[in-house]
Amino acid sequence: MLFDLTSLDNVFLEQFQTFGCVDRHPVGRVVTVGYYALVETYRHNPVASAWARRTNWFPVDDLPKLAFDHQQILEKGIETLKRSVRYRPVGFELLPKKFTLADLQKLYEAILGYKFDKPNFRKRILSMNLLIPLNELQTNVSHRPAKLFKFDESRYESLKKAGFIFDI
Amino acid sequence: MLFDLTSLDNVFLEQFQTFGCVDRHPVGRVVTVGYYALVETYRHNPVASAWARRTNWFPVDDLPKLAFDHQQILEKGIETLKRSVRYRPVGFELLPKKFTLADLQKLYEAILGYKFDKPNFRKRILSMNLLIPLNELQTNVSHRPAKLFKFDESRYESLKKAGFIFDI
DNA sequence: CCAAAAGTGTTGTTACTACACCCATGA
DNA sequence: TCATGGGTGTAGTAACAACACTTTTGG
Repeated sequence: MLFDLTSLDNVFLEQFQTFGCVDRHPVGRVVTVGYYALVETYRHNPVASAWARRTNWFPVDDLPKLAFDHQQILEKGIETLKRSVRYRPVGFELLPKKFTLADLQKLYEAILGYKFDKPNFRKRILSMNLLIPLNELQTNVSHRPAKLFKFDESRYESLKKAGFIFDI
Repeated sequence: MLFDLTSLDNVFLEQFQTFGCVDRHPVGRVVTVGYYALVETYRHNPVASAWARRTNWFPVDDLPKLAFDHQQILEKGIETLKRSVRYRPVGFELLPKKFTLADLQKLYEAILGYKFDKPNFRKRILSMNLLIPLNELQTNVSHRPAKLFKFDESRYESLKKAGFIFDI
């Protein structure tokens, strides 16, 4: 457990694996149930949040040395997230209620570690009809303001019941 | 734990989820780590195997009533298997070393619960170049005998390293 | 010969990639 | 009017589904 999450609510939490190898800890058999959480930094930043001031953040490619098998656990978690994000609309958990398509694209690129072609990414996302366009634009940007969207939760639920599989 | 697997070796075993809800068991908090195993019935049948004589088998759509949340656990396991079988060559674990393409197709249809088009299934599988055709045919069948194949483990490993994702 | 399942080829359609291009805003 | 990123259209190609067809065996 790297962080204490008990003081946060509305956090997306997903179990990925339980680790129970007999020799993974010097004191004997220790069983660890691995979870990852998606925390929106715009909601929980050091300025606004007491919780955030008590946590340490690292980019995944520049971590301090971790104890025991924690590096492996972390890698397994990231691997699971990468799979999840492609086949379930998990990414939206990390965005504000209203977001632009560019926000979404950047998020996917950050998690998966590769770039998407902008026109194709838009078409792909929009063709799923899972985003509701809002009559609202970005403000205070020094370029053409982007349209804001929100995720259509109820449509996703009914599509899923009909056998639809989200796929980016 | 429905079966004792300790007397079996070479069994494909995959963890799918850990269940630890406080109220899932009357005696208090019980944590269960869910695994599913793939057991080849042609190798472990009641006639040949003492282990098989001590186990009970049920079709998944005709199960006796299970205790506590075991029905849910089972469903989660099947769901995980269905996903696994599509994105990793897990299906081969259930086949003999040598098998026909029809065997493979029937296996996928049984696990996933829907039919594939034979010509397209073949093309899909063969285009991955993960099967090694053997110079051997089925015998004693009252129709044209099918060619036998084996799975190319080492090629799969090297493809995987190069970023390839198995997908049926 | 027939039945049954193996195995192949073709065609039409869809989906995807790789671009080039236009649009709206602030400075 | 320029820079910047938002947003659209299209052409070429690859992938796929549907289905007709041929082949090889046992009886």
